[in-house]
Amino acid sequence: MAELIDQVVNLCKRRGFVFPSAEIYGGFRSTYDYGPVGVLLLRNVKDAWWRSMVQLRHDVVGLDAAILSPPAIWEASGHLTNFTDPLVDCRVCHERFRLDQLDDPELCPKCGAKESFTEARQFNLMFKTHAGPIEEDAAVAYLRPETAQGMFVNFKNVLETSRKKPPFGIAQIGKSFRNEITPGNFIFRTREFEQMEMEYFVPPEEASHWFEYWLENRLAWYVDHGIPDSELRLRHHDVDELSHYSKGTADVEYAFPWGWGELEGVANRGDFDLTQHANASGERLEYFDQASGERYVPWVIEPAAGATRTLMAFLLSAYDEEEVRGETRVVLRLHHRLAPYKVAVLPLSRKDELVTATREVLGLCQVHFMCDYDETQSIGRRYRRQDELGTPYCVTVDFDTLDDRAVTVRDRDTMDQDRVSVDRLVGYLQERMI
RNA sequence: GCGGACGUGGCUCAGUUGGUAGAGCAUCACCUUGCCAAGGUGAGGGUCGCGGGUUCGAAUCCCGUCGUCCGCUCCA
Repeated sequence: MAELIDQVVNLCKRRGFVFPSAEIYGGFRSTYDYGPVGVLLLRNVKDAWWRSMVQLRHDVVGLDAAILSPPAIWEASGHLTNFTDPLVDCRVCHERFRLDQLDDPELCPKCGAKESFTEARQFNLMFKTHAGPIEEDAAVAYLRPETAQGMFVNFKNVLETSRKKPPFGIAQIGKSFRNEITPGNFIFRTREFEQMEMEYFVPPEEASHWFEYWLENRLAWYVDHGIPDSELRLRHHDVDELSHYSKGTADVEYAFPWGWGELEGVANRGDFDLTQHANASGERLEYFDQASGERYVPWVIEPAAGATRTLMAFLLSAYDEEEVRGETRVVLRLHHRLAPYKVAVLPLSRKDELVTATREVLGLCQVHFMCDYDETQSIGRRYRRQDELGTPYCVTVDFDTLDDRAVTVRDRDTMDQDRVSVDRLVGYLQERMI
């Protein structure tokens, strides 16, 4: 298990979770494609987040904003100035530094060399492009580096149409793009990635309360979906590492094989964003409280998670190997809500009458669950294949089924087998996968 | 981007001092098997990341390029 990361990357490729993008052309750095089971897993991660963040709440509504956006948004948000770092490299020790963080711009803090730096180069973290057929300045557009601004820009629209009042939130799942200087660690840091963000608008005096609330709430979410406490921790940012918009930030971190890494950041953004956009656009982005007669700019508590790196954490945490009868069994102990397939429906052998009966059982299950069907090779081998994908239940149709209309349900984790009537099958499975 | 290591069939790897590619596993077909990776027979799949050079001849040497990993920076 020392090479856990290699095992998981290997499994991803071998079983169709994640492929390197553009592989037949030699690959394209920092981009990955999600294969037949990867797309299901990713979708389930996002659905599980949406379920806890929107469906099971009364105070959060959803949004899906555009990825292409005009410079005005990023001027107001501060990203155009703050997402640009002047970087220099030391010619002697080959370390790289941010020029704006150096005490002495001539002296290398690592090796002590004088005037060893290369010319400062600007690294803009935002992807710039042109909207329209002609590349002229008027048509400059940016790919969003975070989904959050979509919520701020739509604050007024949502407030007016949803009849929500603070404290309330706007949630969004979608792709963001950052020209990271150094992507890496498989899908942990990629230039194109998917975020799950929620902006929670609160009365200013309640901000610290809700900050703590969301921190606990988010930590619990990972635990509820199968990541053990021991692999998670909260880390509060020091004042000097805060983002330009933050009054306070804490991260939910996961124990990746290479060290602790952020899964989700919870930030107190204060009234920074709404104020910036109000000033820049001329719109009033405030809330008027009828009861108290007060008008105020809400503060924002933002839980922002990375969907793709969260997927990776779930995979790492779920990966397990077991000795069964002298053979190694790879099993993904994924929470049933995350598992790509909930149920695999299998004929015990490939006899025509069994295959026919199995297809009927498959039809019953497919209406309710994402199912896999597999009739090749031995039943034991097929169980193991499903274990590698994390499928929680296998339903096997055998010769007795033809007489008693009952099937065998095999549990991934216990490997126990239950005999269940076909008529009760869907209910039986639903009870176990709430 | 800089420094270091690396790049052979889906996966893990072999390929001796340069002579034009192999294994195991996986996959597929047929047979067999009947509840935890059984067995048999057969099949598909690699211009050795890509491009160029040296050579009579390169997976093996040189250059470039793309990609991967580690470090610097990043923070979902």
